[in-house]
Amino acid sequence: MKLITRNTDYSLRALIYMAKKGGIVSVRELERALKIPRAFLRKILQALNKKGILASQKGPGGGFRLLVAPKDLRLLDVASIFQGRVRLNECLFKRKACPDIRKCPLKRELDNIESYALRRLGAISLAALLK
Amino acid sequence: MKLITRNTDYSLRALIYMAKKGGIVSVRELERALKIPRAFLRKILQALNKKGILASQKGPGGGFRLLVAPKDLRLLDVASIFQGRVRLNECLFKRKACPDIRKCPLKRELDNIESYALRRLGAISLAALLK
DNA sequence: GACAAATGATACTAATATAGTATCATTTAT
DNA sequence: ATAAATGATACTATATTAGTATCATTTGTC
Ligand code: FES
Ligand code: FES
Repeated sequence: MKLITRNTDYSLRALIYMAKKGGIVSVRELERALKIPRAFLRKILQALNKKGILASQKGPGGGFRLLVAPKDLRLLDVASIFQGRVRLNECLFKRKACPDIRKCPLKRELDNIESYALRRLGAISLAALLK
Repeated sequence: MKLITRNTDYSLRALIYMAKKGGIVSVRELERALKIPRAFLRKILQALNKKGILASQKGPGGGFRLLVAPKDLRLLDVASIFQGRVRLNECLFKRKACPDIRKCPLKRELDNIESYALRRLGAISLAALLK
């Protein structure tokens, strides 16, 4: 039961590195600095690129560059990319077993926990991780 | 990212059924009532038995019986059986990458979410699920 | 005692999700 | 021209979760 997966984890480390350094950073450099497998990192950064969080530059001297301001990038934004819609439960309505969904105390509780988690993940920005 | 797994889910349904009905209930009966695969249910109930939540009775007319009072059984107790220690993050201290664990805002935040989740899971009892 | 109905124990398989690799195409600075 | 970078995408590996199968043991009933 992990709140954030490795994709998200690696993304954050790369983003932190890029935010601190500024400008264009190649995957090769990130691999050296962060000790993250290059091919995997590439896939991850390409995803961030598609989502508009990074911009890319091909060719020698190329790489990726942070497009958004660190204070505007939320942990939830990153997690959502790799972990789809971040849900902690889908409960049992597909499979009934619960007399009345609206009154179900289990669902209510799990929903509550989920929304708390989402609120917190949505509140922490990349800027906050930079110290 | 699921807060509770199927093991836990099925356990709860079985426990609710047993609490409502009282007395000894066979897996066969539970299978019919809850539409959960029998072999799987058996494995689950045997685990609950080992943990002292249920008692078992062999032979014809046998089955399982709830040993603990519904108000004393927490959702967290059940989840813990199948999901090991319920942790939402182990963060990155194994893999460093973080300058100072004690000050890390990411770890602090994830820990916070986790402890909230555990507190809530620990607060809801089987009795509360019975309506 | 024979038998059938139940659980105990445990090994095995299947499905899914996560993690990671490999390859070829395209762009671009020199 | 070449090499260094990303783009796209298919593939493999590992771990976790879900579920099945089988044989042994206990026990109520006739
Ligand atoms: S158990 Fe999920 S809606 Fe009730
Ligand atoms: S990132 Fe986990 S301790 Fe800092």
